[in-house]
Amino acid sequence: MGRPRSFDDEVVLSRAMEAFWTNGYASTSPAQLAGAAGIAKGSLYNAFASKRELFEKCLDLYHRQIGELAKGLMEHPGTTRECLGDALRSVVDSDFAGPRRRGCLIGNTAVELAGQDAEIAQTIRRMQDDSTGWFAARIERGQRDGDVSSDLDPRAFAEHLSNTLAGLRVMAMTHEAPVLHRIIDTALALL
Amino acid sequence: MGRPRSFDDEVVLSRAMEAFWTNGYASTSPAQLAGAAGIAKGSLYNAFASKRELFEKCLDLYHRQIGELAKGLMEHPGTTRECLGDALRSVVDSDFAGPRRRGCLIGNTAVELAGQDAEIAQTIRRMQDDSTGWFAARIERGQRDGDVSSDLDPRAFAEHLSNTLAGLRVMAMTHEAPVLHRIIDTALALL
DNA sequence: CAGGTTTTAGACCGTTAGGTCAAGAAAGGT
DNA sequence: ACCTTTCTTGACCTAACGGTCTAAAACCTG
Repeated sequence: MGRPRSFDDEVVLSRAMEAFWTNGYASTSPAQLAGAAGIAKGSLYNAFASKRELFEKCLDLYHRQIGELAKGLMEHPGTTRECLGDALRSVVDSDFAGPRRRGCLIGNTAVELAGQDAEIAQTIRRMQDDSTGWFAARIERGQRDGDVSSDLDPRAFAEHLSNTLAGLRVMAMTHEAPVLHRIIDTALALL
Repeated sequence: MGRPRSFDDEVVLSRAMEAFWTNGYASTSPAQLAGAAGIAKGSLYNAFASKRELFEKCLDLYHRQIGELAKGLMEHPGTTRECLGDALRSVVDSDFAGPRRRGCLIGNTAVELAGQDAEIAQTIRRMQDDSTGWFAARIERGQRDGDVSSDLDPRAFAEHLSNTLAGLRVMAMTHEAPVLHRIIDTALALL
């Protein structure tokens, strides 16, 4: 009962996410968010309690999306090293696809907000741990396949990969693709 | 001639730098900057044309300071691997020294501003290249000392180290020291 | 189709942003 | 001692911030 929503929440969320991603949390105003979503500010605030809550939902959407992506990438054929290399390369290349560098929403948020907001920090940490988990799972599979030395600590190496990825997405703001590809090769050299 | 400055520019710059570092560019207001520096807003604007110009000078101060630091660290005794490991560990540990995580001003600025501002992006890039240069120089020395395999490409490995460092300072926002130390060990394992 | 309920758009609000300005204070030159 | 110059402070300015509210509109139920 009552007037139905004229917009799809997920679409609004997705557009808002893009805005936050390109401009950062502080530098994205409610007016911009509403504009990007194609609805009025009042409607935005009717659907989401605050800028902050909207942002958290955007973060979550981002996380779900990259989760899907990661799942797919980790199942690609090839050796563990090829698979992980392809995955990192495809993420880096996607950074260069758009007209503006914008890195990773999760990493950017870690930098912008984790230091001032313990709740956000915790959320971000969980998301990062998920990434590490996907890497670790792929490495463990590599060890079962006899693809990766069993001397290697999957957890430690996965952390290294997460760290490398976090670095790449900062470096992508100011470097060109060949440099980043070389970094990927070096980071994977000990596999 | 004229009334003399009641404050030392470098001190004001240094305090402003701390404020920008902990809060980010957008989230640090002129009022906060003046407050942190212990002078009135008017005086701040008399000494520096704009928030933007002040920020650029802060960035430069930061860069000069870490340049000094890096120069010292790269001259520490020990093997190349020990030296680089100690250097990375000491940077990471310094992230945990203060009450609030705040990462690296240069990396944070890359994330916050490089995507929207080509001039800042260039500045940041030059600073990052300097870091890579210091790493490369130390690795080359290691090769001359017979400490590091001559098969290793110093430039490529230095880029890998810069990337690892960029990652570490993002990860430091949400992770504890032991994880980061393990990452350092893994990143250096192929030396 | 009336009544109840929710959504819509945009006017509106108090606060703060980044920045300017005017009045006085502190120096050097003559 | 006075004049010029520069600095200092806090009041002041406009625009934008994050958010609220109201009146009209659109749907569902009975």
